Amino acid sequence: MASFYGRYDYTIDEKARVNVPARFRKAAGAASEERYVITLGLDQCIYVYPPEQWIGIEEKLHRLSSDLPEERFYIRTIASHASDSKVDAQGRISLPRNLITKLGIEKNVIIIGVFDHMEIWRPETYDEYIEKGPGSYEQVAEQIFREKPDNNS
Amino acid sequence: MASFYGRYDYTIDEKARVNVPARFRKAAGAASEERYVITLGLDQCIYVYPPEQWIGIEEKLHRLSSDLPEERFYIRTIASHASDSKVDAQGRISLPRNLITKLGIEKNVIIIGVFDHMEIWRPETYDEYIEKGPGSYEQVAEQIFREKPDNNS
DNA sequence: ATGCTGGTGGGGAAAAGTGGGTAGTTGTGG
DNA sequence: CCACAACTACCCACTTTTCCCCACCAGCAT
Repeated sequence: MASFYGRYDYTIDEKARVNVPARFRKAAGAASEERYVITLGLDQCIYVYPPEQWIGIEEKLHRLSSDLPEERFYIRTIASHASDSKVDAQGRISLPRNLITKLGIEKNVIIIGVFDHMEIWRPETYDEYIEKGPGSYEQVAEQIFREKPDNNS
Repeated sequence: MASFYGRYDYTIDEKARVNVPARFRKAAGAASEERYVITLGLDQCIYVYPPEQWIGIEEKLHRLSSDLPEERFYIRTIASHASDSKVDAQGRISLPRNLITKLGIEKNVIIIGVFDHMEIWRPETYDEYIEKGPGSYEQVAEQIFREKPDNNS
């Protein structure tokens, strides 16, 4: 499975295109040579999924019933924020304008790999997030690694 | 299968025509090059189905018993508001006047893809719907993106 | 040095979106 | 049965956006 990690600095041009890090392009499956699914992520960033990963999200949504008001709301919310973009010959994808303006992204972005997807951040937002996050790196690490979930299998 | 997602802003002209987003036209089957089925949707919007998907809806309605008043009402509501529209050379469909006036749609509409169908909303109605919904985008996204679907196969 | 890979920029053709004209069809009232 | 209005389908025209292609530069390895 695709596994993204690392942090990269890229620029967005006037046509709202960003380069997909070469590493990611290789790490992702063959299908990702073609297109990626882009959606609004958590904490003010953009999620970019290789198609194989996105299928999982979609299946999850399909299991929800559109007869129930609440689940209908979920489906609409997620579906309406997603879009997909073809990769051009240079390995770039173009981001939807509305996401860019919504997040206040201008010229530079930070792209980070988060295992099954990548994230595109406005640099200032990212710094702020790291700064103000739910605790320092050490605190969070401590909490996460302290007690292991009992996965005795 | 057809898979619609994303949010688009379009305009309706004096003849009550709207463009079907090009993405959707491609995503839908070949039959959808021809016509779409249009009906009144839930929460004050218009549902637009590619013919292949509509068949499923019809079957679902057939299975409902018409002994129960609620189900009878539901069936009648959908059936009476349904119509179909041919796609013109520019990729537009024309919406029934009664739906437009019923929903107070004027010039601008928002079209969202909801996997098996698309929805046409009056922008104000949509904003209100999102506003009043059972959670913010972040809350909903957290639910969906959090844990991976259990692919125990 | 030179060739390769990765990142950035931009021009131009093609497609998408919007508006409007007009002939044919339907439906209604006289 | 005819005249008229309303609606539909089809056609053409124009603007904007997208995307496909080419070009360049920088760094690294050969």
